[in-house]
Amino acid sequence: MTKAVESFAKYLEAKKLKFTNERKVVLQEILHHRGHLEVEDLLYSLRRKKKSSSRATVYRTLELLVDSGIVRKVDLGHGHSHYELVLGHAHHEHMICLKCGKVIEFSDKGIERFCKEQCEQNQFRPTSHYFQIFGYCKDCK
Amino acid sequence: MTKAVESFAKYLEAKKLKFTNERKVVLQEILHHRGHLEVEDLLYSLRRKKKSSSRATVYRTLELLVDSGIVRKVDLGHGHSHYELVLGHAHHEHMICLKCGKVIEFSDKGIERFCKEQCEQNQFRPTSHYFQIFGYCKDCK
DNA sequence: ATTGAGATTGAGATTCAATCTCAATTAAGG
DNA sequence: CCTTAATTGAGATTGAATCTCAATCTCAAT
Repeated sequence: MTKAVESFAKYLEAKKLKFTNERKVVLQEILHHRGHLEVEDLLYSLRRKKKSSSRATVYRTLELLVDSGIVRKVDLGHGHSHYELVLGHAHHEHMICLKCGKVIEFSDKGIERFCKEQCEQNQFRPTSHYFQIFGYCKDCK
Repeated sequence: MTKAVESFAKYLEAKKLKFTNERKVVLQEILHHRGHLEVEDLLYSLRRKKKSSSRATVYRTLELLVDSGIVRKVDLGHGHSHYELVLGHAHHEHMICLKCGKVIEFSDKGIERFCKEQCEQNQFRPTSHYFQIFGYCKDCK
């Protein structure tokens, strides 16, 4: 939590960018709001708390947060991006229910290992990876 | 090749839809054009061959082809979709070079197995899955 | 405190992929 | 030939995301 703030401050400093109030507020909102969230959620929450930033600023801040490795942009198959906190959370993959939209997080040492192996085999230097499984959850199948 | 055509014909028949010339031509183009392709490519190729269909028809046909399991829609991180033939091709995952855009296909029994395991553990019935690794290929790293 | 260079912001315009609308056309069975 | 339902295409529309640019803010150096 505070770690993310520190990390972001450091990142911005290194890039000679400013830790403005708008940026602080967007990060705070992501920290409080556990789980995946989309830009509309963020805008709505901020507006409700009278701390609103413009859409452009939210997008710009998210880009910085992704760039700094604090936040991850994920595709949950909705035609627009979702964002989730990385810092302090174990890496995981997503299962998405096509009916109710539920997102199940899972992680697997094996997958990580095979990913690494495949990259070595292809002399590929990975920077990120995404594994999504679409289908039906136990309540919907 | 012919198998895809037959398969599509069967699918359309089952849905009481027509195997029109436009649909035939779009499928043919995908069959000839090996690898991943995007809608713009398709439209351009068809136009060059004087067999052009409208953008709407191409999108509609692609939806049918995906639905019938002949073609797969994949995200290669370009902000728009790519399509690739499934029928007659082994399932594979993608590594995408962030610099030169090269796409490396790979497949791994281990990944498939872990995927299955995870689904069972979560009582999840999968319909499709996607594994993308972004990074830098051997020429670009 | 003041200044100035450069970063930041927000409102609205713009882009671009993808989808939708709807009138005109076409296919296929009776 | 007629009817019904599917299909098509041109252009409008949507919606996420990005861009523009004038106004504002920050902060270090005076």
